[in-house]
Amino acid sequence: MSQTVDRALSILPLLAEGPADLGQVADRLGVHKSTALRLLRTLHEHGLVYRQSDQRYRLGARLFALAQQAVENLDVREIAHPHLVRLNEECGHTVHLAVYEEGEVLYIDKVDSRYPVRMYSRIGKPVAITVAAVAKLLLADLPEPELRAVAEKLDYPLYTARSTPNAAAFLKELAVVRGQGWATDLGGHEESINCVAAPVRGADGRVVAAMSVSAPNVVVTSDELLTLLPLVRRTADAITREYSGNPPAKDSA
Amino acid sequence: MSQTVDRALSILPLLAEGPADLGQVADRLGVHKSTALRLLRTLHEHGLVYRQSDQRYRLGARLFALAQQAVENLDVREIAHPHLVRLNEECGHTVHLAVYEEGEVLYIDKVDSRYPVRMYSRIGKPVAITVAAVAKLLLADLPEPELRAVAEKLDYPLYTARSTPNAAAFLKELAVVRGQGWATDLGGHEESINCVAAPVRGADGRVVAAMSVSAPNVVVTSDELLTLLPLVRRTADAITREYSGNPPAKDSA
DNA sequence: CCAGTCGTTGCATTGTGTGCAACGACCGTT
DNA sequence: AACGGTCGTTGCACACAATGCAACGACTGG
Repeated sequence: MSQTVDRALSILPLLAEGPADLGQVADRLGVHKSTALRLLRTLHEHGLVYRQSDQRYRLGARLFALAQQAVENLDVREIAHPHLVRLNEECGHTVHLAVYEEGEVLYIDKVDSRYPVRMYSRIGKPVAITVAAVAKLLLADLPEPELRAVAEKLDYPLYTARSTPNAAAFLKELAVVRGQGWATDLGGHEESINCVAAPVRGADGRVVAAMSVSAPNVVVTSDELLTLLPLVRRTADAITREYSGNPPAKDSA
Repeated sequence: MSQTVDRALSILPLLAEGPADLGQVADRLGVHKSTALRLLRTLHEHGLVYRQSDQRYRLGARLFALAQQAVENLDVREIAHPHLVRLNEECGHTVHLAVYEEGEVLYIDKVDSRYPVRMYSRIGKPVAITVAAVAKLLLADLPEPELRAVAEKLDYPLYTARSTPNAAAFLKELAVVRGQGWATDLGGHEESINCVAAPVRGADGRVVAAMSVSAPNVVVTSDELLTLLPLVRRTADAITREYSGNPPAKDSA
């Protein structure tokens, strides 16, 4: 809509691929060097890009601060956090909280396993949307047409032999998940890691977030992990109750 | 430099404070609603803002992905990571890696303590720059004039009785740190938490990052923590050697 | 010492962002 | 059910701000 802003913002994903100098940026934007310079300067003033010692540009520190503040403003997360901690204390495994947003599912909170073996994940990291238990719950709640559109645009990478292979299989799985109100990922992302997940709902019954417990095979078998399902669902329900129950004062200011 | 982009980017920190509707954004930018709308639309197209169900705007998911990719592109981090993990295995405490960037110090990697008591920190969270051990190391290496400028622009919040109270005390502390080549934070940020830190240097000898080990009093006393100093320094030196030693192929493409 | 590259600046042009005003949807009120 | 109010949205004419150009200066390698 706004050409100038559009160009400026296009620089960010470009730099996300790695540092680039002025000429490269100008070329890839298809604009004159002087134009690229001014855009980069503006981005720089806002701390979104950083000029490293060899004069090339990189993404800047402010991005972290913004992402940080963004995640802290999610009220679901705030309410859920103590519950996640308690669940972690009770079962010892890694606990995740995730939300859906415009075609992506992302972790917004995490409490690490107390076992030495940990799975790799990071808050803000996009979730393997076709296999993760939390993603299934979040997508299963989408309105039918949107779901269909999303499901067909997705890639279905075969992380393991048990990964969801295609849109048809995915939609079928989502139907099951929708019916039972919980989801699993049994080795669909990493061969040796299993997850069980349950949804958090808003006052209107729509799924606003999903939480999961993940553990590697070497710690507990998938069957053992499934025995935690009632506990996970109870925790998710507790969050749901608190989240939809007493809506906090809208705007204190 | 570019008014339009400047305005658009000003929306981000504004939304970081919390969700806002079109009118609020327009007011705080001092522009007409229609202008704000177009800017928000452009930001939206790039995924930097998200329109939640009540039509208000929030920071968007793409920010996470960008921050994520930004941190992954830092080669110091990549090289340092296995060393941090090993150090954590050896001492059991929380290990941090931080860099300095234009007046800010921020954590770019972290390995959690294996003890149940953990300190709160998060990758990307801005560091308490006047007290953190890693911040002292990073600032101590700045050129004198820049250091002076930064030190005087800083706030010196009194987190605890042992926090650095003002610029003079800070500069004095930095001189000590510069001389000894390592730094501590003994209860300067949180009363019960101590840290020891050592610098990672580039091929030219300049400090490019700093790493620290942090532990609460209830686990080890500050004296006990100081006995880890040689180990921390050895680890930092190992990273330095690898980082400055064999420079990896600049551009594979 | 010179040729080549890269970042930077001032300037004239026009394209692009801007504010305005009018519209339509939605909500709570009487 | 009709009304006033608020809020997001759109089309348009104008003016300003973003653009590309060309020239300059710093730096590098031959």
